[in-house]
Amino acid sequence: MESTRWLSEDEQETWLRTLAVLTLLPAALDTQLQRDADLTHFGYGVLAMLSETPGRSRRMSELAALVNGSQSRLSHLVGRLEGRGWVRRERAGDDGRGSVAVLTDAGHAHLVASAPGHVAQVRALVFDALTAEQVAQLGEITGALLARLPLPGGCPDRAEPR
Amino acid sequence: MESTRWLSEDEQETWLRTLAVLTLLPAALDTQLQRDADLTHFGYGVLAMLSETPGRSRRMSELAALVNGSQSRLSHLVGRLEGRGWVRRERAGDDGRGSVAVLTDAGHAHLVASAPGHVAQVRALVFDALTAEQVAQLGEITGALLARLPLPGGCPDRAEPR
DNA sequence: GCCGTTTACTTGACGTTTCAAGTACACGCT
DNA sequence: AGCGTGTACTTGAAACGTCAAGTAAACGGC
Repeated sequence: MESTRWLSEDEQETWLRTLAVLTLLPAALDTQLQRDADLTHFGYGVLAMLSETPGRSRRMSELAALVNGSQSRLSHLVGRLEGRGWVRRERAGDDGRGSVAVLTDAGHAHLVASAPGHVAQVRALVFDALTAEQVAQLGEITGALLARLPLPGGCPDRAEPR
Repeated sequence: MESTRWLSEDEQETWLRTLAVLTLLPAALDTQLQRDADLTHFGYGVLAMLSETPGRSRRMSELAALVNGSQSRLSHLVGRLEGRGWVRRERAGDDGRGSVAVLTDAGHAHLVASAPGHVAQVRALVFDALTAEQVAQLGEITGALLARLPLPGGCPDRAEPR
């Protein structure tokens, strides 16, 4: 075993703040959406992804990847959304194993109704807080981070070497 | 009501990536800690905060603020940590209402044992993925975001104007 | 065409977090 | 001192997520 490279004082400071953002930003998004739209930030993402597709429908696995959630999590969530009449499940035509989630008219209406409030919140908490330059930097940084982040489901190839 | 300012295409792109990081980075931290230390990233933070205090103890409310969690969340967690013998609760001497969480020797030992792996993960996923310049930018950006983020518990003064 | 394997998704049990009450102490006014 | 209000924390129930197992259809070799 080799000796640990600890974080420098500056790094620790940066990391602490990053952690705080990682905690508080999703919480703030959830709070607004829960209050105004009876939705989780994750649930909103699912509806939004569906609405942007021709046919307003997606294979479950595709959808899970788009919103960075596990298949199981999505399955449970879609079950709940189905219960509220916002999404409907159909068996996939081309592949009988799979399901397709379809955004219903009611679901679309609900999304349309809640979108302005959510976008306003994202603007207020993120884009209004940063300069144009910082937004560009954030784009670069998140891109670099994503390149290293293991995708859920774990790709068989290029698995992390222990 | 006023018309919504939607996100530009670039903003949307940046936001999507940010959301992905917000989802995947905590998940990756949890995965490593769960596997190697039987701890949540949140639980690790609590132990770490305690270890950095003289007396290795903190008032519950203080601790909750430090790790950006609700009092209830912390109370449940400390209950579990107590069950494993890593933390002990004492009644506060100066104010009989409150509790003080104290890191036990076993808790400290466990933290020391799991720290290297966790730090290595943070390095691998964050600091090694970014240039020194980007790390500095990340510090600025998270600082700017934190300034706008509502702290949990919601401060009575300066509440968010609707 | 059959059979073992893989893929796509669902399900149920369990752990964690949140939300809303509940409890117990402290503070300030009279 | 006594009482109302606020504060610090705990608790229990419900919502949500994860993990492991289960089901069903597709694929691929023979």
